[in-house]
Formats: sequence, structure tokens, C-alpha cells
Amino acid sequence: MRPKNLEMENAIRTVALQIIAEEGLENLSMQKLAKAVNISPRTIYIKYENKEDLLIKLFIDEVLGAYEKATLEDFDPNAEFAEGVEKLWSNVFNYLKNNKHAFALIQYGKSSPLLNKAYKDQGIRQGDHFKPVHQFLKRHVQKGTINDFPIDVYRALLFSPLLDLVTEYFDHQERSKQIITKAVLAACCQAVIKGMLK
Amino acid sequence: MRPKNLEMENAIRTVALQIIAEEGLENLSMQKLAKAVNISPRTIYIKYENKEDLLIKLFIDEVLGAYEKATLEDFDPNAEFAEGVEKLWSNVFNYLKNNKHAFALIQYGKSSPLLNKAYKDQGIRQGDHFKPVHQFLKRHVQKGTINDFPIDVYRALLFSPLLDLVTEYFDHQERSKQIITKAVLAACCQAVIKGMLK
DNA sequence: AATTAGTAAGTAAACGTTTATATACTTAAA
DNA sequence: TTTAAGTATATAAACGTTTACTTACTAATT
Repeated sequence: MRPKNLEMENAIRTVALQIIAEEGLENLSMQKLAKAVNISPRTIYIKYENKEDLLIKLFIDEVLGAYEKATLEDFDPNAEFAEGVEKLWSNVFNYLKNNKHAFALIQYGKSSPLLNKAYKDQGIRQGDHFKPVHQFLKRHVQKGTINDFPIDVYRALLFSPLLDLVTEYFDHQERSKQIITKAVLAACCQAVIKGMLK
Repeated sequence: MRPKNLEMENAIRTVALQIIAEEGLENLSMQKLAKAVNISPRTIYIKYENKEDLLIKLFIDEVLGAYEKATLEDFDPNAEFAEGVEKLWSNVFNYLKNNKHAFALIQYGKSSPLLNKAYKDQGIRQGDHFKPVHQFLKRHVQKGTINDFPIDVYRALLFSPLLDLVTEYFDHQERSKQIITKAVLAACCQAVIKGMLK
């Protein structure tokens, strides 16, 4: 039996992300993708059932999986509140800064009904991945450090400003001057922490 | 001369927003839109140059324009900091709550390169619309109430958690229990305010 | 060791459908 | 009667996906 060309499988994902980031999800087609990778369209269908399958696997496995993993790297659920949040912020920012294409698809996850649905299904089935963060927050609620909120509300308060700052970071990368400096990020992180402390 | 059917122009925009919200931007086509409005495809081209023109006008005029207007309703740039932010939050939340389809396109504005570009071009050309908010923030920086940040950073800190909470609100609308209650919103708003105060 | 049957990976080209947009015509009001 | 608003229909290109075929390798048989 002829062996799989694993490099090619990787190329499909990389180029797909690139097209989505540069031209938008609405401009990614199977034919365009095949041409860009320099393979036959049929080859994509050996690895993925259809376009929807490709997009969802790209989103869930390639993008969200790596993102969640990077977020939790060296994160200690038993850390002090400020220390823990600072670690999460630096993990997220450093990862996204170096993975612009993945970030683009993450943003689409909030708009596109297809990806959104996949995310919710995934979020409900496998919320364990963020368990250390839940644990961390729960501990601080019990300790009385922070207010008690539903977990999704914490996500909004803790991470959404950061994701917006990443957008700004990329926007200003193309311009002359970067406004999202380390100092600004640190100050924003402190603001978020301060807001959540009781 | 035969007069324009203004109702139809309105129907085009409403139905376009509906399709985008329900099926995604990538599933809006001119023919599908025409069929849904029960007109000829050509009629859309009388009112819009092409698909891109339609999308951008929908995004900028219909959605962002109305959104900014609603945000600033009865907003007083001379208000106390907490009072001002609370007003902005309640304006934004109440507007978006009742304009789910518009909200969907606003979210696409952060992902789609086409809309994103339109937004940036617009943001640079006509930043005056949010002038009262800039004025408000500037005043409080000078008064020493809050830290001095670039304006885009304030947007991230002040509004992005709220937009995430609106997403959560709609997500939970379909389920049994609403977690984004008035009390939760108010508490989040207070957290944001507290974080920004010096 | 040489041959060959079997099989999954891969390709080129095409399928029928849908896309954005254009042409040619009709309608309705000034 | 003129004129723009509107329709029905056509078009070429692009779409997702499939068909028919080739390639590269394994493993069993000579």
C-alpha cells in the first residue's frame, strides 16, 4: 500500500488557514485550496469528508486545541489570583502573537454559525480542557478573593479584552507605531485583575 | 418616471442580515437573497453596485451607524466616570439585545477581511461619531480619574467584555435558563469601572 | 530472489449546480 | 412619449464533489 504523505496533510491545513486569514472564510474554496497546495481536489477528500468536515477539524483540532494547550502551559491552578491571571494573559498573548492565522480562525468562530455550533458542541462535550482555570477560579471564589459568576461570564471579563488587544496588536503591526506594548498589556491586565477582586 | 419602491430596499437589507445571522456570511448569495425577497437579482444591482458594495453599505450604514447612534443616546460626556460607563453599557446591551441580526454582522466585522478593512477605513475617516466618548475619557484622564491609554485600548477594556456577554445572552436565550441577568450585567459593569479607576 | 495480486494514495478531468453579474424586455408613472 | 424601476432569463466562471484512472507500496506466491 502506498504510504500517506503526511507533509501534504500539514500543507493543506497551513494553506487553508492562510487563505482564511488573508482572504476570509467566504473566499476559501476546495479548488482554490487544492491549487495552492498543488494537489488534486480529490486528495483533500481522501483526508476530509467534505468542506464542512475540513473546516471543523481545522477549527477544533488545529486551532482551538493548540490555543487551549498554549493557554495552560505552566499555569498553576493554586497560584495567587493576580499571578494566575498574569500567567494566562502572557500565555495567550505570546501564543496568538506568533499564530496570526490561527487567531483569524478563532475570530471566525464567534461569527460563523458553522464554527460557532462546532465550538458549542465541543465546549459542552469537552470543557475539561479548561478545567485548571475553572479550578483556579472556584478556589478564589471560595477563598473570597473574587465574586461568584457563571464560568462564561469570567471568560468575558478575563479574556475578551485581551483578544481585542491582540487584534489591535496586529492592526498596528502594519503601521508605523505599535501601541500594544508590554507596558500597556501589563496595565490592562492589572485593570482586569483589580476589577475582579472583591 | 416610475418611483422607487422603498419598502423593497428595506426588505433587501433586512433579509440579507437575516441570512447572514442564520446561515453565515459565506452562505449569502445575491440569487438567494433575491429569491428570499421575491425580486429579480437584477433589482439588487439597481440599488447596489455589486455584492461587496451591498455588504459594506449594510455593515457601515445599516449596522454600525445604528449601533453607534444607539450607544450614544442620552450619553453625557460630562458625566461622572461610573455613571457614564453604566449608561454606555445599558445603551449597548439594550440595543444589541433587540437587534440580534445586526449583532451577527458586527461580529463578522472582526473576522472578515472585507468588512474589517471597511471598518478601519471608516474608523479613520469618521472617528467623530464616537467623539463624545473620546471627550468623556479624555476629561477623566485629565481629572486623574483613570489611566491614560490609547483610545483603542479603552475600547478593548470597556466594551469587549460587554459584547462577549451579549453573545452569552443570545446563547442562553435558546436554552432553559438565562445567566446574563440584569444583576450579572451590573456587576460586570462595576468590575470594568473599578478596574479602570486609578 | 522474482513475480504478481491487492490496496490505499494520489491525479486529471469532468460532473451538475450555483455563483455574480449582464442583456433584453416590460411596466408604470411623470 | 419618455424614462427609470423592475422582471425574466442568460452567461461565463467558479463551486463542491465525483468518476475513472495511475502510482507506489505491501505481502503472498512462485
